[in-house]
Amino acid sequence: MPVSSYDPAAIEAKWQKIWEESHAFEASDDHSKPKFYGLIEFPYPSGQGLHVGHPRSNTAMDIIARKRRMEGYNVLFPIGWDAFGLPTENYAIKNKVHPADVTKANIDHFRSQLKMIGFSFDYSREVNTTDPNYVKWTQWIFLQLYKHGLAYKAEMPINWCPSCKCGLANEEVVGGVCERCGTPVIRRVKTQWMLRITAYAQKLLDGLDHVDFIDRVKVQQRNWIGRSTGAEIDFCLNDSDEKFTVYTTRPDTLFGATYMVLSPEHPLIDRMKDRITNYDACMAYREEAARKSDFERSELNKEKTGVPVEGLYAVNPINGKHIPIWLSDYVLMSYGTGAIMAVPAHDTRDWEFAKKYSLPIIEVVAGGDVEKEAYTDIQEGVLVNSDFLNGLHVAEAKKAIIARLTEMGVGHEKVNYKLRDWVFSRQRYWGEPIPIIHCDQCGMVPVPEADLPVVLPKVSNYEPSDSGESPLASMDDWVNVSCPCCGKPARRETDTMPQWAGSSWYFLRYCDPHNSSAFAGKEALDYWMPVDWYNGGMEHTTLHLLYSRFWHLFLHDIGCVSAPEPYKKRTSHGMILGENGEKMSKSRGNVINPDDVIREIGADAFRLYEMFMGAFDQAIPWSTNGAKGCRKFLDRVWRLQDIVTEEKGFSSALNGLMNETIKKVSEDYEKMKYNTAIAAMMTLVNEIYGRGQVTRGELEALLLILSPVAPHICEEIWQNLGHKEPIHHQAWPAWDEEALKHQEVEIAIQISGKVRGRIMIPADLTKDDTERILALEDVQKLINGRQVVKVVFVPGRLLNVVVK
RNA sequence: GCCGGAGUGGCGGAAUGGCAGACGCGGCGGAUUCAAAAUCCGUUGGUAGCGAUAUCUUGCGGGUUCAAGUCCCACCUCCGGCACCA
Repeated sequence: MPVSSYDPAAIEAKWQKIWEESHAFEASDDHSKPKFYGLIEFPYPSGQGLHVGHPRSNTAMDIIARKRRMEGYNVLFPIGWDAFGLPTENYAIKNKVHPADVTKANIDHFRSQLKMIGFSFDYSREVNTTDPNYVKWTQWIFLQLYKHGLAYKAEMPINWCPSCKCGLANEEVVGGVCERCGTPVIRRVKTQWMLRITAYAQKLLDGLDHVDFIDRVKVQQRNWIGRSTGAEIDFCLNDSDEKFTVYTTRPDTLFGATYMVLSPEHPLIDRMKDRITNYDACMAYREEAARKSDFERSELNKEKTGVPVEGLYAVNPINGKHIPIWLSDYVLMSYGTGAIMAVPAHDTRDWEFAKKYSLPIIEVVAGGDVEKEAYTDIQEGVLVNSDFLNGLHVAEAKKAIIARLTEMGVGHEKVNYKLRDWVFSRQRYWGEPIPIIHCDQCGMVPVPEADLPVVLPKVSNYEPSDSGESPLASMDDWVNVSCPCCGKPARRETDTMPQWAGSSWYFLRYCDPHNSSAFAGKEALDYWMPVDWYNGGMEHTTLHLLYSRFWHLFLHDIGCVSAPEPYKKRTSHGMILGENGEKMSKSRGNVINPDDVIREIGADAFRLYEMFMGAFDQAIPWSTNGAKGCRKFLDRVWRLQDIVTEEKGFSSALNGLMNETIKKVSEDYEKMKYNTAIAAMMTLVNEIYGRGQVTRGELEALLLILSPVAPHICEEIWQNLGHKEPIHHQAWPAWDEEALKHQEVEIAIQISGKVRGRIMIPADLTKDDTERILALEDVQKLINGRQVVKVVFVPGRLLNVVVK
């Protein structure tokens, strides 16, 4: 009698309830078993609910987590909420509710949506970054950073978003506009909390050599850190004891320096005010530059501008030549020393500037035509017009000049990084308060550990002010405290931390989420860390991923965690685009809602489609028909119950394909080639229908390898087959290498490289048997009497006969 | 401009230098049905041919090789990141 039709809604609800009640996927505290820690980026619980992008990453890791459990690992696959953030705060302002209430409602919604997709998360270890028990440890880590001199307050120009009324980190400014709202970012001088991530630039770079991250991620982080090796060289001013330092990556071209450029803000201008005969013009240029936003200043194809500094010359330390000095905003105060030596013959920017202002161009590396363009090749060039460097290659010349400058005491080798310190304060309400107290007498005093967490006060108005002060600043009751040091009246810091704070260490908390005496216990950390496999979005490469590596490296240095790097392996998923191939967004009207998809085809088919739709690491447009096709496949799997026999093992006819499929699926999952793994299972099912029946053993093996992708239906059929134990308690199936060997194989016969026929031959023939195959009647027929020039036999593949 | 990634049927995509187009979607034809949906069977890169078959085909142009989607050189387009970083 045929089984009833496949009803995903009923099956899925049933198994989700069973899993929940049996605590099926909670990590065990038994630390004697081998562990596997799989991680996905914990979601920001937005009001919009789950996006179809979330399940792509989640399902991919869920498959790995489920497979690992079947392989006998103690698996930690946790979930939590990155719940601080502006959208929640803005929603709260607009609707006059407390952000904490909005957050709770959103989390509840997210959790129920995730449960409907059947992810095997360990919900008993949920973390929530806004929970005071969590905030306490975020603040604690901040204080460790502060105590080690890695958190400091500085007055500096920052990126200010006039719409969010908030300062932004460099990493949050994209193309000159606010990453979040798209408003052009302006520069504003403010006192800000900073984290000295630059102190870890080299460690962040070195650590990449020891982790298994996809290359794209490593390359992007390396570029962002931007290490360069060069030299700092001191230039004196004529008739003065004053000097200034430049940074250059091409010290070898020192003889070709024909002018100097200072950044408009360079302090030398102020110091030399009396000697500069056009001081007013210099000041005017400085003001003009300051008015420009970062965006204008870096706009594409911008014509370079500048003014000469009159009355002063720099003296080239290597040959005593006097060199004119210019101001130009193509030199940035924030990188290197804010001053450069310009070598127009061998630097494109200097060349453009020299041409515009008719400055001399001296060739010092032969190989190009410096009248036409700057010659920047560092491989081929040989030094000329450079005294003792003449005849040396660039690399040799660099060494020689640095040695000479060092000897003379006017220069030395120097490494620079593009990475900047991390602007760590935000002038908003819904974030972790920075646990510092300002005392007139004692200065900045950390909140004592016993007083953590510093919790957010209840306020009636979360609205930030245009003055750039946090809403907390107007909360007198909260702000005014007594100094923990001297007891005199003092004031709390009113800035809060950025959203990146909580997400910089959440993976540590998962190891021991209920610990009240430490952010996590040593034993739990030693057992679970590092994260074995972390999948997430490319957009976090230079933000969350870099920040959290920094925090972890620091915690390692102060002895809080054992492993230096937090993540052993990092992979990344592609974006899901709308059906029209454009980015999904409300305004484009092409958003696919996961709830609707599940209602129509079920969670298993939804998961299956998300994994089948294309290469995992590439952007893919959604296809409603494609999703339906996946449902059709599950219908076919379901109906296999109608044609199943009682035979236990594999039938001889299907033995080879069964083993091949188990092998392919097992290996493809590990490589995240989910689409081809699923294709292989579809092929198997097609083959089974072609034969009209399936043995119990074959069906069971299919269910085992399909269950990580489509767990509910596999549990159900597994139970229908009479099993008492759930499928997720079964061992992952092995394959039999012997069964993969065929008796006979079909090979292609090529005549001069073109396929002209196919024949079956014994599979074990080797190159030594070439003559035998050549002699076969079918082959001779194709050769048709022509002269054989060459024969290539590739066992198992083809025979290529080259004829005249 | 620099650094990554990618260009393959109508579409999403397969393919350790070894039979291009697996698998799915869509299309076409048929079965079932009063009819439709669902399901099942067949077929499906282009061109020529009733056909066996021939021929062309992996962004463009060269090259290496018995053999190139895959390797090398040069170029074009798209996506992502960085961008006056000295």
